[in-house]
Amino acid sequence: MDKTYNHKNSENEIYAYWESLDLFSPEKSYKAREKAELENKNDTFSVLMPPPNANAPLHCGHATYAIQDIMARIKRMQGFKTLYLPGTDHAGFETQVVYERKLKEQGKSRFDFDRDTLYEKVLNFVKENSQMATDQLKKLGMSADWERLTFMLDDHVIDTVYNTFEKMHEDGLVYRDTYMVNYSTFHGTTFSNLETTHKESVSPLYYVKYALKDSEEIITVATVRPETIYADVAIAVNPDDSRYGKMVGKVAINPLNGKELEIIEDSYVDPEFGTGALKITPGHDFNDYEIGQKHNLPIITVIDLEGKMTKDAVDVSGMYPKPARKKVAEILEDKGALVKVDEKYKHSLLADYKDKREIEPLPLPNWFIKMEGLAEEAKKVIKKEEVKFNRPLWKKEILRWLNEIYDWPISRQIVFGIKIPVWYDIEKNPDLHVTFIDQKGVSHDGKIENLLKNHDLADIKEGLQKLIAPIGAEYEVSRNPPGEKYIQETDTFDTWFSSGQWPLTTLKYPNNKDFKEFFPTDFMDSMWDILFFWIARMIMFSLYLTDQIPFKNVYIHGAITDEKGKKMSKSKGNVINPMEFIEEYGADALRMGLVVGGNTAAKQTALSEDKVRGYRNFANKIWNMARFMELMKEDFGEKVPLYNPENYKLALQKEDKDLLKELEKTVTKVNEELEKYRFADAGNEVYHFMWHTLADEYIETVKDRKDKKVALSVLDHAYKTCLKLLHPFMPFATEKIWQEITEDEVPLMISQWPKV
RNA sequence: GGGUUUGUAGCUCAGCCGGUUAGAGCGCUGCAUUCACAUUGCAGAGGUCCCCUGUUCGAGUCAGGGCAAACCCACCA
Repeated sequence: MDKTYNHKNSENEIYAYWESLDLFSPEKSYKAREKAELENKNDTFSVLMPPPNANAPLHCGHATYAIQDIMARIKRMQGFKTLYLPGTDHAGFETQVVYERKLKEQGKSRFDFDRDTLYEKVLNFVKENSQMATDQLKKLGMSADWERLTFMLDDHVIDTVYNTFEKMHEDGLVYRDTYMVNYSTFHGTTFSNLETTHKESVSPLYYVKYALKDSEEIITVATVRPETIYADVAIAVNPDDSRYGKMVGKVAINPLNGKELEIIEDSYVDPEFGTGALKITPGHDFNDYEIGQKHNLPIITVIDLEGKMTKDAVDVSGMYPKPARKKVAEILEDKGALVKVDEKYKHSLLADYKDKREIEPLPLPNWFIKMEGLAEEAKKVIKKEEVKFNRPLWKKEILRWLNEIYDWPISRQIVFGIKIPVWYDIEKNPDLHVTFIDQKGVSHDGKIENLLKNHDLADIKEGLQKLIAPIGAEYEVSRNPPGEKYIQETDTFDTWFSSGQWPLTTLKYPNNKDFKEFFPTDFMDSMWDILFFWIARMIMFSLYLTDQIPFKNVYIHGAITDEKGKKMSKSKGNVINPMEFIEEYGADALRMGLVVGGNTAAKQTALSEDKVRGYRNFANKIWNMARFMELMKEDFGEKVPLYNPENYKLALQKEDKDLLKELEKTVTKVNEELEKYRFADAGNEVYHFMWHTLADEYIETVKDRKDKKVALSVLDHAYKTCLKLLHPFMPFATEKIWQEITEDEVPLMISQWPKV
């Protein structure tokens, strides 16, 4: 054996060794131990890998996948037929954003391509880079069955997603509605509430005068968005506000376009804010939209999907809202309608979570799923703890969200995703608004009825970019065109609509053998940030489709931060690349640093280089313990027999008995801690026993022992037991050492897990 | 505005059902080391367990109040 442990060579070599023996396959690893006395012979254990983005390198958070791998390795060693099923995600929106940045570098944008071409381009980009994520997961030591790797856009996944949509449609859970959505004119798509955030900002607050019809009176409102005054439909005051009581029911005149606006009462209005009078613009504000619905007010929009002012905003038509705002303020000033401007007004602006770009609330046709019934079922299994969380906190959180749930907008106006399987008959829907590029690359836009006067339907379909069907449009749910004169919906599913079905798609619900054998799965690990996005939806989809829970235990881990507990971010320059740590200290050390050096169940876990270095030293320590043991055995001359409690009872010295007792305690403790998913405590037990009891104390006594045969066989036994306990945490080093010190035994990975 | 979590050694954190003298890793100090490992060993320093009040024979742990930090949800034009 070398003087020090070399993780660089060993890790690659050992992973290849496992692969060559097919040990990641539940069937093969199970077979390899067929003759052994397996304890849980007839039981299976399954854990699904949360799919990382197929085309991005792994970040530190992915190193927490070690938790899943630890569970899989323990169960495998305990004799369970164990499936750790890996996969990758197309990450629709994320990927398209990345690809659009790439296009921008080439001086192009998504508008230069028709839908199908753009989709192909993005897909190829993903395929070119998709090895990256899986290669890196292998470097981390994941004992996943790569033969079963599922990609979110695999045919069978799309097939399941379509089946689900069809079933939901038949069950009346799918509807289209004009709905106030979070629309990003920058990204050209809708976001769900979960995907938006608020950012602090300072904007001018304009106080604008509205004259009352046939009267000298005026009413002043405060607004940060004067450019939407064109879309005002009413003015609201609080019913208890005595200042305005006598104005209610009267009519104000829109200072920009002269339209009449009724003054209405609504308790939503805060008399304390601004002037206590609120302009109602249902087309551009969520609260106004609700008030508008309540009072049956019309909806007017003056901003289009490209984010420009429409021709209804006469003076500023074609401008973007920000410059339009300034221009409108000038116009109001000229008209004497601008009372004052509070330049330092602080408020929060709605933005997308990804780029923090402003969100434009717009009433748009969208596809929705009714959530109430689905949420009810999910709540039941969570309350009964059929799905059990590792901390009570997460149970509480997920129930809170399920209690406040609202319908889920599942359509996204992006190209890279699974197309919604819906078709529109062009003859029945002459109002379809279509955008397409003709063969010369010229973009056309308009109602299908008009476009067909100058273009062939085939050309329109070929160059199709975007389609917006009016709310009442007739449609057919189908995977294939129902006839010649049909155009497919261009919206795609929200990423979470497909990943929410991950347990079903990966196991090939409903008829595949895997589904029958491994569903419901046993263990699901995820971070709290996608508790609602993903965990909750998987539970709902699974119950809806199979009446079964998708997984029995959910382990929610925390965010990985830098050594000071600060969030890693590129701008702070404190991002740790897991691959660099693996290169420098080894995957084993990284896994230990994360899972044993901190508490992964906390809301956040700090990872530091010092910690990882410490565990690299530990790997070297156990390597040298083995090396020393081998040297002592060599010195001793004859073959040291395997430890057997029956044969040795009488020959044992006090220190042997003490050690064996300690070993027993350690095994018990480790099993207890793991039972409770206390990985750090379990790992620490082994760490401490090996380094301080076995190495610092016992080995020192062995050096002077006269009955070396007894001592060495006790040492051999204790050490090997520890290697097994440590294997799930440090799979590479332990397996490598196992190869060095054993001869005829099965690989450590499928050896029998120690118990008392 | 509603909610959650956290506060213990220089740093990151354990301390689980209330029970001797409060622990670990890293860091720090001193010494040792041609003997498996300097990626080592031995020894050591370092704590108002955030503050106050209470319950208790006994509180880092339980209850009430405060202070501080982080996060989640909602969001006033």
